[in-house]
Amino acid sequence: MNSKAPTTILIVEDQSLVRDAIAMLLSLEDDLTIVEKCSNGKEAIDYLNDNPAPHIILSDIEMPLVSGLDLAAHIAKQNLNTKVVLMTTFSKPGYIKRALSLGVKGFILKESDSDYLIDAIHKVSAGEKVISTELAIMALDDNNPLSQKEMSALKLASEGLKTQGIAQSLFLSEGTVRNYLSEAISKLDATNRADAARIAKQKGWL
Amino acid sequence: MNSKAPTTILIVEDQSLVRDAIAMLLSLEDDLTIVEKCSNGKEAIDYLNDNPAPHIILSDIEMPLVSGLDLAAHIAKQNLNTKVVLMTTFSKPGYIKRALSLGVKGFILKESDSDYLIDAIHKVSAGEKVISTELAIMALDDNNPLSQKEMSALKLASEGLKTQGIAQSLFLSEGTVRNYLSEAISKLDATNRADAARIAKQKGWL
DNA sequence: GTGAACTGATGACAATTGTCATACGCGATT
DNA sequence: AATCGCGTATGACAATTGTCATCAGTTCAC
Repeated sequence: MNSKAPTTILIVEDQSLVRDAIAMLLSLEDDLTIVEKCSNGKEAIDYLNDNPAPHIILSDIEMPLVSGLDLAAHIAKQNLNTKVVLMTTFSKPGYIKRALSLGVKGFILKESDSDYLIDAIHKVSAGEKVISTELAIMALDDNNPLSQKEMSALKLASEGLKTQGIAQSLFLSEGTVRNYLSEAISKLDATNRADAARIAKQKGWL
Repeated sequence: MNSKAPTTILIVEDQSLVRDAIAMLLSLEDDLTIVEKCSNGKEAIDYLNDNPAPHIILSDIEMPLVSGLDLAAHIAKQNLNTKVVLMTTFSKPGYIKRALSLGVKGFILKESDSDYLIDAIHKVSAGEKVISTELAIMALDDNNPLSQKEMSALKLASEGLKTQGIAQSLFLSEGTVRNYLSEAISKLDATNRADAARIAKQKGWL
């Protein structure tokens, strides 16, 4: 009889169908125990305030209120003894750099299959880091050419603000904002600010 | 001993993690059998060409190559004897009208929980139609005010084309395109074409 | 067959956006 | 002290976009 303590897991994912399904999948492994399911980073943080940290937090990245990256940042800051594994989508390698700097232990593509996920969780639990090869490669030649200001200007533009609104938000002159956006457009080979925003978003840079 | 023939299900979902997890979830029900898993509508169509139609096709909507709506359209056209259940996301009720006109039998929110999904599949299998209440309500006051032309112009604009490119694509004059976009901007209370596209997309109208 | 509704087109104009050359202040470098 | 780089700002200009009034052709209901 094997009496080794199981690995405890907290699942964070906003789509409950997906959340339940993944929880079910993992709970079929007899050395894994799902201790809680949360629908966003905020719920997870609340849970961590009142409960012992699980061995592993398996979290989606894009979620309302508090994203998986925000959650990872919180955990890094609080210095909690738990390993974060993030799930993301093929098209957004830009996240990975931010995640690595936050001490995330695993990075799984939602496009990878369930065996890979289970294997990854076992490895992370054993102390390894796991990053999907495709993601690692993409992250390497993912040289975000945009400056901080260019990104924020672009982000605001993508939310429908026009030059004036962006300038006010960033406490810059309208001319400067147009310079930044012009730079961004040129760097991204875009036709205009909306196009640039679309490209940057698709890479996960916004 | 219960020897009733099980309900056969084809699952179509592009993120394999999610696909596998949902398949696992459903296969735990002893009256449901997963006959195949596909990663997009095209694979599903290919499968249907070579195999008997399953009782139910459970498909995501947003997928590469051939979307869930396209798949539903194909099935309606071919008059196949299979019931389509689509899964979608809370923020995009716009799809539901198109889906209903394609004879889709079920519409499940990815935000609903796994019991609901299983229940819905049983009901659809028994001949009922199932639509999440929230979705039905949203669909009702989801009055897409855009004309066909306005939508296509907006869609092209959202892909980064400028007026000239849009005009060429739609075989219209540049002036007309600008009129359409201007109309769309005004109807959606947007600040410019990019903003209008963003709003329309978020509602599932593009 | 008249008139309303709809689609597509024009032209004119204003506002916004994109581009570029240039400049200013401020640390850091030398 | 001179120089450099960086972030920010300015002004000027061209291109693009947004708005509006108006018009011609079609279709459709009455």
